[in-house]
Amino acid sequence: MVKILVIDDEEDIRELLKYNLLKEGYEVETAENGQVGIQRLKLFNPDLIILDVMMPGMDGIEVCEFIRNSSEYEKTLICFLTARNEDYSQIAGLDSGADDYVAKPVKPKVLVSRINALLRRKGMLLEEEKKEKKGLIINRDKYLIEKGTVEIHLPRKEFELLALLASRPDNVFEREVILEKVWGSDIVVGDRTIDVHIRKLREKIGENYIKTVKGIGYKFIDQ
Amino acid sequence: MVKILVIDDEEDIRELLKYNLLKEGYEVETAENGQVGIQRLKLFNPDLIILDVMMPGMDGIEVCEFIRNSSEYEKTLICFLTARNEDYSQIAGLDSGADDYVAKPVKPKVLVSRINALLRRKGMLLEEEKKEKKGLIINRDKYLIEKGTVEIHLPRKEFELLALLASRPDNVFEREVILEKVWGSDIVVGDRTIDVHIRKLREKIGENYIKTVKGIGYKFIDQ
DNA sequence: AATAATTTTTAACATAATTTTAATTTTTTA
DNA sequence: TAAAAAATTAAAATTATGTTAAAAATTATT
Repeated sequence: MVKILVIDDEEDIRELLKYNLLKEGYEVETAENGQVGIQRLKLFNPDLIILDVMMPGMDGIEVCEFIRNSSEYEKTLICFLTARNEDYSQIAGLDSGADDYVAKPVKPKVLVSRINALLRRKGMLLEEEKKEKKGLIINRDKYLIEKGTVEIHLPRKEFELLALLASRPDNVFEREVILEKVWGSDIVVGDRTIDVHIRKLREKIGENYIKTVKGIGYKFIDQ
Repeated sequence: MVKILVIDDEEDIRELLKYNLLKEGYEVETAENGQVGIQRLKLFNPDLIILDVMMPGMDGIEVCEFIRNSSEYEKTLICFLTARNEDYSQIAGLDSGADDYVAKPVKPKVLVSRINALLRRKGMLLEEEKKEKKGLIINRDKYLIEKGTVEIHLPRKEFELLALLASRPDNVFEREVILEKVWGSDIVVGDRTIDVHIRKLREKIGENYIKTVKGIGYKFIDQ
């Protein structure tokens, strides 16, 4: 779950952003000023901070500097909220620290899509999409194996061997049958050839998918 | 690609800015005075002009006025370089025409981040990113390939081959299928013909679009 | 129709990836 | 615990594709 901390002194804005970000599926915390923001930061450890530049007391720039000077928040992204008529010399100064900024007044849609884009750019959204799937999918169109979100490319013999075994999970395929179906009835190969292919498959897809049935052959176990 | 024209009479400044803007990924042209600047403008058609205010001959203000008075450069952004002690009444006067200004002496980092901010504000960076990152478009009407803003003309066999592969991105097309669909079921061509066409395609559209699936065929990967 | 330009194909060789073998070790089972 | 089956490893053999230049076939131009 991607975590976002919103620091802004205006309650309306905090609530508006929180509502929209929650709806988008993010985990959201808010803080009403810089000091509180830094406290929350330590506990919440967000992936991204949306930070108002102009706040009474400790302003956004100071908060940003604090974050950028502490090594443990190196990867934390910062997105500024700037008033449209903000002093440019200030904005320029920020550039060292901020990853993006959005002009006020914020339109929720704009902000959310900017946040999405920023996270995507920094490779943080992918983890979200990685919904665990244990089983393998043999995708013959793309000629690869999908293991969760990972795509595993296999050379032809390995692919065909796995495709055969996986065509009937739990079913034992005798060595003879494997030879005939994958290599062809006429082609003669040595005794250890299948073993070597099985080894390579196990290396690539994981050790637990193919089980040896000694004296008979192999079977594919769907996890 | 965002295009920036730098107009300044000092060569050092032109080179400094050019170097830093190129590094940032912009396309940069320079001009050493107002007259040349206006010439370059017509050919280069930049998205943004960085314009020194004080120049011998036609000064920045005159250039700006010229640009703002010609409708075809309506969308061209202008960023002034002003001496820190410049007469403010003048600067104020400029405001009608300029989109931003930066005080001399310019720190490259500051300028670049100001330029970035300006372009982002005007919605020019996003569009660029979109264009850059998009894949190829197979335009059958014009019978050419659009790669961003570049149009790539391909001879028939190459075009048809690419069109076939790109019709189902990520999908492997077997050599046999390619032969049948692109060459026709009856025509017989040698073994290396497909490879040669693939080579030419990769040369023209880039090396990363077509992936070999050894033993099977080829697939098109949308970037 | 002749010539030029372009496109397509072939052919020869290089390179890289896949597949197989062979030698050795480990595991299983009777 | 001995025999058989399978695992493992690296290297050899094989095969598919890459690459290049040039020849052949098209297509366009004069």
